[in-house]
Amino acid sequence: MASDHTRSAILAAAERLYADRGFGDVTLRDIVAEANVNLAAVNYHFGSKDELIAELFVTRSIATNRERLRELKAAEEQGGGRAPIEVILHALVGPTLRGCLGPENQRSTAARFMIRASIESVPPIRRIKNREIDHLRKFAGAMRRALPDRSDVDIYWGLNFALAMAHHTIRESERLTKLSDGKCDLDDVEDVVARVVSVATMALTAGRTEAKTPSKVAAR
Amino acid sequence: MASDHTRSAILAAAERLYADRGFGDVTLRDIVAEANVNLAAVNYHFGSKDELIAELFVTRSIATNRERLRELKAAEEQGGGRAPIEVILHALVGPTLRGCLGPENQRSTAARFMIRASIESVPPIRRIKNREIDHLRKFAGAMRRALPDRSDVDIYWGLNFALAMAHHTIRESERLTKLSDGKCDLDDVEDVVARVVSVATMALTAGRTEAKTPSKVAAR
DNA sequence: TTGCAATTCAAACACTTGTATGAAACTATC
DNA sequence: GATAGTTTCATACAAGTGTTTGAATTGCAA
Repeated sequence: MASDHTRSAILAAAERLYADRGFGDVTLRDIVAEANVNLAAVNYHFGSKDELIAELFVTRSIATNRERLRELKAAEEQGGGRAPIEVILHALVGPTLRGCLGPENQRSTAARFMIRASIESVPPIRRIKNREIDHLRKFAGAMRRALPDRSDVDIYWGLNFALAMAHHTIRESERLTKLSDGKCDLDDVEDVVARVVSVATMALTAGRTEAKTPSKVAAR
Repeated sequence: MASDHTRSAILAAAERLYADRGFGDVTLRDIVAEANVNLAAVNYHFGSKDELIAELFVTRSIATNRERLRELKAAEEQGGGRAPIEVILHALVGPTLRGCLGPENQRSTAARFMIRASIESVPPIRRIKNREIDHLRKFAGAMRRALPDRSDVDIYWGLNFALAMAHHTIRESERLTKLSDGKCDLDDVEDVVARVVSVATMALTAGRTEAKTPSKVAAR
């Protein structure tokens, strides 16, 4: 096992650099310089650069996913196997938003790293994200239980839109601040969560959507 | 002026390759091979690789933006300077969705290129996207005119969520198809547009959203 | 201490990348 | 058909990349 010191120094330095400057222009040499270790240490301890990035990302994302499931499970148990849709959605988007937004100066390295990861989408990270489907299925299941009258299609679209609003808000938080002249306060995380949950809930519960329309129709 | 043939051969080849394989692993040498031109031609005609990418992206995105504004303007003129919010949102997300979704086998190179651009986000493209704010302001203005009672904050959040749903659906269309076992039909573009517009409209018109949370305040 | 494995290190390796050069091949004008 | 301006081409350049190597060093157990 040995000291392990080098290993974690690399992880910390890499996360910091990626968070600050993005994956695009951080080289192994930058990382080992920041960590004060030898260049070969990365390959010795992690095998390759991609595996280092992957380890950083999985560590953070399993933490988020665990938190999500914890909230979901607690809610369903309390409701006797069926939780209100708002609470489910809250469990879905809350941990992610809470982990990535908030006052910039007190944003953790981990948070800033995850923002980068959601913006730049480098190969090793994409590979991991693709395995996230099973995790989402659990939420789809809970949502189905909460809204037994709703069609599967509507459930999936609602799930998709909830994630859309959360992730896009994270990715484009800077632009939204600029566009709104600071009127949209992204530091008030709980307000953001509430907005996303509210809209997603409406999307899922609004009167039967009869979606159809080639050349355009009338009502909805 | 000259033949111009080389120039457009490069543009076409680059767009095709980027669409198929992403920005990550397409080199200048790949492009010139595909276009059957000399390596130096890219720098001769475009100055640099980044400028080539930028030209590809601006060409496509000003086309989309023009279409958006065309729809918006038509709607506002018809309504005497004030268009229904659904129509505004339709003008905002319709062209983008229509340009990027649809049956995969008949998806244009341009569409596939724009999907890549929305997924990978390479520096020259990011730079251009940052200048899109002025364009969005026009939509914010139209939305404000359509919903004069609504606060600016709500308008901006609604705009943000509309774009979120459209872009995220494009970016993650593959995953949504897989997650829903094909039940969500992303080839029916008009249905997707209708769904996005519907939810965004609800977000913008629903009774005063009192976004609030656990130990947080009441009013808004 | 001795021995052996785990770790660190400097150096080099093997490639790929975008870009620059300068001569050659065109093209059109007079 | 000579000239001037464009455009093409083969080639070289310079820099940066992740990875490998093999020897030195360290840490620990017998």
